[in-house]
Order: sequence, then structure tokens, then C-alpha cells
Amino acid sequence: MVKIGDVAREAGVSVATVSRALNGLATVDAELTRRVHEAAGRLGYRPNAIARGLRRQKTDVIALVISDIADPFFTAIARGVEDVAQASGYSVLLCNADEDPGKEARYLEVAEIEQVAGVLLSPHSAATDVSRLRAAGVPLVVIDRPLAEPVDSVMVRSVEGAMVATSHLLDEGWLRPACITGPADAATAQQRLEGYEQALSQAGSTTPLSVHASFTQDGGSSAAATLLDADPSPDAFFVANTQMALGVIAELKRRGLRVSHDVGIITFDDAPWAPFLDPPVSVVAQPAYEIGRAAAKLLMDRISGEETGDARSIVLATTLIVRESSRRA
Amino acid sequence: MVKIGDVAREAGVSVATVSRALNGLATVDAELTRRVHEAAGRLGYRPNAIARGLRRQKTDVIALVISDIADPFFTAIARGVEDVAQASGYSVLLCNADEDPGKEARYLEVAEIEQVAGVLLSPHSAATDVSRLRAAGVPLVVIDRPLAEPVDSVMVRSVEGAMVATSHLLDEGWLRPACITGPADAATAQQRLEGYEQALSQAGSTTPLSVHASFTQDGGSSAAATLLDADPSPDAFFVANTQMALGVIAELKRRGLRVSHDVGIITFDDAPWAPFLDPPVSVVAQPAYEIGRAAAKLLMDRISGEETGDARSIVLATTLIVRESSRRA
DNA sequence: ATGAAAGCGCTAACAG
DNA sequence: CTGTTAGCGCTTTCAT
Repeated sequence: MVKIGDVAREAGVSVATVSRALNGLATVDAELTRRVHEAAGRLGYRPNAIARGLRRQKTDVIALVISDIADPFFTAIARGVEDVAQASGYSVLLCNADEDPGKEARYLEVAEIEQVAGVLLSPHSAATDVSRLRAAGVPLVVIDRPLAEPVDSVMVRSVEGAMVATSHLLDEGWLRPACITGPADAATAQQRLEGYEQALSQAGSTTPLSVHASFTQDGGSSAAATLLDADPSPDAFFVANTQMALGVIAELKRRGLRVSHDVGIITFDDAPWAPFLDPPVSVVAQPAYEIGRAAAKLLMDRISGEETGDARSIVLATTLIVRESSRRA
Repeated sequence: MVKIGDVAREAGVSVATVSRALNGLATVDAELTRRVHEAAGRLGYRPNAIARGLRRQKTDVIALVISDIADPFFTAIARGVEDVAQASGYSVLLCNADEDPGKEARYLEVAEIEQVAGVLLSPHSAATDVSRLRAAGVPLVVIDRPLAEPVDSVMVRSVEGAMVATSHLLDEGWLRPACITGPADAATAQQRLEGYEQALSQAGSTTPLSVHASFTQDGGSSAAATLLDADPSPDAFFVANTQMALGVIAELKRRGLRVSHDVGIITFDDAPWAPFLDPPVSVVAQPAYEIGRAAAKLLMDRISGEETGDARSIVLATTLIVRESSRRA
């Protein structure tokens, strides 16, 4: 490994000068700067990020803790984050909490001991503990799901989106829409259920009918099965994410129920495949990539110290995209 | 920040003893070990990974450089990697090269300067330069795509899988199957094309008809458009990945062509949504999660020094899953 | 504008 | 078995 001392010798200057020149500290003579860069190039020198991190008490990596890497919503966020992080010279430590509070806690600890410059987090629930991070003064931006305490955040109008989706089902003439949502302790699961319930009560229609399940395809399947076995059973579903929606559709298929003829479906989040299912599925879309970008920008502002004020909150809107699955054929 | 010295004082021992006790170095008196752990707990001490990394000249993170985070194939790999890495106490720095050699090179450099313990890489092409990593003695395992030099790797029988897929199309009675594959410089794109061509020449059938495009939905769409406008045009498609397949299907729909009636389709890789499209799409599936696990295990063996021999190579099989899109209705 | 030297927090010789 | 201490490679005072 070639280190800064080697470059210094090669360039005939001190290590301090090499450090300054390489970090663009302006206070270095142009000629020396040239010699340093030349020497560094000749030697193939790469500054050791660990050593620098120790000295600076902070690294050039930010942590992104997402809830589920298999969910296109989160990978889209990841792309947004990555794009702005990279533009600012930061690497992204992508952590998949997998909707598991234990894993989430472990990753938050990793972020702490790895001295990341900041963390982006979609907290499993409002109870997620970020006290150590905050005590350590690590900039934090929360994504998609709220936290109890005030903190920078990028959210979408989740409750509103859920209301819109449910109302749309009602408008289409479905009589007993049910809600299939995520784990009871997950914030987004609660919000989507809440929006559903509000829409129902506003319409003064049927009693709510909902079930919690894991945010996965299997979760969607078993939730649908439970609901379909109930009496009376629902004739439409508002589903909390696309992975669950796939499961619901699978269960319907299994039972020979035809979407849009026998039962209506609409789901939270769009997915690349949604327009191509049989029938195409209606969704409430979230601007995932933009969420990622916005959150990363907020974080960069904190890291750079450009922003020091109170918690800022960005709230993005959802978009209802009606395809066929929610229509009554 | 509470540091090792604070714990030492609190426990009434030296920093060396704290370090040894916390790292489970056995050579510490049980009573002292207890006191150290107690003190550490009381103080909420977390060892600084950066400082440790500098001293040990190596961190507890491995880098996983994948080609496209939007591709379910790679996210499944990521899950496999993460699961074994975590079990061994490693964090994963997940890097999305985005099929861009420039980004890939940058991430490889990040891996180097961040002193990661090892790297898992799905190289964009055989020309991907890993010389610096190797010179630095960083353990490397290559995934999914071969490298020119000998190195630990986990591959699938890609060419064979492509042959099986193409032969299946021929067996179903399609007369002019075309191949839609990835960028010309991407190794997997080449392999899939190669298998396609071999199947065709073996069958002594029509001249090959293929086009390279980006591994995305848009890539699939435009490739399909090009092919469909050709004369004579193909009556079936072997598509190199699921994202492209979605694009092909979109283009077909746009033109009013019905899959399995007017044209057949089969794609490399399975996807959760594949069974639910209209019609369900046939695939050649890869054991993505297993690939991730196997690769991570290989890497762990190298990192631990348990394995020091020549490059090992694991080759996994693909599975033909016939649904409806490839059938001739 | 440049250099010498002091650390960042930890681990691992080395001494005892 | 435990403590003292020398670094890991870098940045950043502090002198000059």
C-alpha cells in the first residue's frame, strides 16, 4: 500500500503539503500542487478512507436503512438516494432491515460505530429508537414513515392516498371493500388502514373489514384467504403494497375469482409490472425516486452544516392511476 | 463519545484488558471480564469501528457490487449475501453499478479505499479491471458473470439455459425465434446470445435474428420494435432478463399482437409477477438467493483465511419453467 | 506557504 | 494474566 509519506518523498514535499494539495486547500503553491498530483498519479496513490475517517471523526459514507429490499418502492428510493449521494461524493451503505425491528436496531448500531456521516431511515414503527444516533449528533432524515420525535423527514400523504383509493373503489360500485395492510406495528400499515377507515366512514357505508399481514406476497395471499372465508366476504380489496397485491391476486386465481368481474383491487405503490397483469392493476402511486432524492438532499444539507434549523418536513403527493382491476366490469 | 479509556477507568483496568475482554480473547480473568462488560454496559460503550479498522488494517464490511438494483435477480442475490454476511458479523456495502463501467470502476475504488474485508462483484464485462483490488490482496468473488483472470466465482449455466429456452421455443413450433439480449459488452448478454445461436444452429433452423439493447424495460421495448419492423420479422422472442421482457410485452400490446397466439415469449430469470401476467410468462429461472449465499460463503472462507488454494468455481443449474407465453395457442 | 508533530481510538507487541 | 506503549495513515494545529 502506498501512503501519503511515499507521495511526499516522491514529490519532495512534506506530508502536510501532500494532504493539503490533494484536498484542494488552495493555500498550496500551484507548482507544488502540480508536483504532488503528478507524484500521486505515478505511484497510484489512494488516500486511506479509514485513516482519514479516524482523524476527521467522520466518514464519507451515509447509511440508508430501508424496510425491504425486495420491494420496488424501496429500490427506487435507493436509486434516488444514491444519485444525489454520489454527486456529493458520498457512498451509500445500504441496509435491509427486512421489516424486522431487531435487524433495524442492529443496522442503526452499525451506522453509529461505522461513524457514518448521516443516516436515512424508513423506521419500522414510530417506536424505532434513534436516541443514540441523535446523542452522537449524527444527521438523520426519516423516510416514508414518521417517528415520534421531531426530525427531518420526507413523507407522502399516505392516509390521503389510502382514502382516495378506497373512495375510488366505492365510486366504482364495489359494496364491501376490505383493507389488506401490513404488520400492525408498522407505521405505513397503520396509515393505510386509517385512510381506508376514514373513507368508509365518510361514505357512511359498510363496516370496515381489514386484516394485518406481513408486507409480502405470502402475507397478501393469506390475508386474502382469511377475508374471503369470512362471512360476509368482501367484494373488493385495497392492498397496502404491490408485493401483497401479487399474493392477493394469486389467491383469487386459486379460487377462480375474476378480478374486476367478481372482485375489485387497488394497491398502494405502482410497479413496473402493474400495467401488464390480467387485468392491469389500478394503483395509488408514490414518487419513490423523488422521495429518495429529496431525503438525500435534506441529509446533505445537514451534513454540510448548511442547514442547522429545526426539523424540516417534505410531504409529497400520491397519484391515483386507474387501470382496470378496480373497475367493475 | 465514550471510548475505551473511559471503560477502562470505570472498570478499574487497563485499556488493553478492556480490548481483550470485549474481543473475547480468553486470556482475561473471568472476574475482570465481567467487570469490563458491566462497565461498558453502564457507559453505553460502542467500539469505534473506524479506529479498529485503521489498526487492524481491515474493516468488518464487505462490498457487494451489483449490476442493477432494479432487477429482482440482483436484489435476491443481495438478500442471500446479506444473510450469510450478517451471520458472520459483516455489514454489506451495497453498490449499484447500474450497468455502467464507469460507476463500477468508481465503486471498486471505494471498496479499496474503504478497506473492505472483501468484495463480491458481478462484473459488467470480462474487461472489468480488478487489478488494484488483487494487488491489495482484497479477497474477491465474482458472481453471475466471468472475468478474464482466474478468481473465485459463482456462475450459472447461462449458455446452457439460453439453449434450453430457445430449443423450447422451437419445440413449441415457433418458426423464427429472435433473441433480445443486453448490451454487447455485457458478459451475460453475450452468453445468452451464444446459447440462443447454438440452439438454432443445432436445430439447423432459421438464421439467427438478434438485437442488443440495454437491460431495461425501455431496452426491451425498442429492441422488440426493431425486430418487429424487420422483414422477415420473428414470431417468438427469447429475452435476456425480466425487465426487458416487460418492455417486449408492452411493445407487443401496443401493436395489438397477442402473446402465445401471434408470438411466443420466454425470458431468462424468474420474477414474482411472471405467473400473473396475461398470459403467464415462461422462464429459465436462476437460483438467485442461492447464488448470493454461495458467493458470500466463498468470500467468508477467503477472509477467514480458511481457504487459501486456487480459485474455486461454483456453477449452478438453471430451471426451465414453462407457463403459457411460450406455448403456441 | 510550508513543515514538524500531535493526535483520532483502537489493537497488539512487548514487558512484567 | 495484565499493563504500558507504539503505532495504523491521515489531517490539522502550531510554528516558522
